[in-house]
Amino acid sequence: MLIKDAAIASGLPAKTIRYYESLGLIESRRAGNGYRQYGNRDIERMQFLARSRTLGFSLEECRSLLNLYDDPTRASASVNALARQHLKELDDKIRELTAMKQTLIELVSQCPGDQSSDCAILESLAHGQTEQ
Amino acid sequence: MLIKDAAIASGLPAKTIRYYESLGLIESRRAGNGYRQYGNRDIERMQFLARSRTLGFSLEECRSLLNLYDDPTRASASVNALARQHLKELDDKIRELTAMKQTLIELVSQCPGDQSSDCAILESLAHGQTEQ
DNA sequence: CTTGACATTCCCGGGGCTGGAAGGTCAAAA
DNA sequence: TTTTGACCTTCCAGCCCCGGGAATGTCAAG
Repeated sequence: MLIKDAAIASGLPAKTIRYYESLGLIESRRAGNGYRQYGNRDIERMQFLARSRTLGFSLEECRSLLNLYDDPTRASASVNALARQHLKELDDKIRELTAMKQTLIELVSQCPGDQSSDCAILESLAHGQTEQ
Repeated sequence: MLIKDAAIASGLPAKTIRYYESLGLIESRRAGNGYRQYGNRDIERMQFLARSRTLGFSLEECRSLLNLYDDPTRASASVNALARQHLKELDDKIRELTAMKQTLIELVSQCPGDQSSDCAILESLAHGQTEQ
């Protein structure tokens, strides 16, 4: 299976597959002409990466997850800890974005949004109380 | 006022101030020795940028906001539209992260997190149903 | 024999900084 | 007076995660 079909099968763009290989997340054997060739195990690995990325794990976290996946002596506690850590980061990010959103909702509600130049949004950006 | 004090006064790191200047978001006059010098208006501009960034606006959006701020003939509708657009992007991002979080919470709850190697998280990453 | 669809490598950019190197300037201390 | 140390300057490079595009090679079909 060549890289384009592997891309289709895995959901990862061909460019991304090559990039992951350059990082050592994926291996490939080469045909006589130098073309990368992939089998079912490779596709599964790519899908693993694709799904991990969908959950927001960084590539380094994906590397750890793959290592754990490959290790039959792993303790699920290790995976659990990694996932909880990521969950915490997601939560922090969500909280940050939600704070932005709340502030912005308030400002938008105070801005007439018409042809006048008076604008609570610009006022607030210019003179304060954005923190909250 | 030299750049370090401007950084302290505005909350933007000195590096960031120079970077913003290279993007044309900030101007500076120079003293005889080539040092950047800032006045109150400059500091206010930096604070405007700092607060806009705190609300998650991109630097290009910040540029637009500054342009609107500088333009006495602006319509608050323009600012309002920009803010609503950003609000929508924030909302999309929050939704995406929340979906990740929900999936991950479920997976974590199914993973024993002990010394055993069985792990629902790795199972799911390896064999599917990560999407939702 | 040429076309067209693949494949390869390499280098660049983006967003928003941040760090570091190599050098200039200036006030205060030794 | 010299030297230290804290500033300042510019420029280059890297982070994360790719995506675009150039230049070139390979192969099956028309």
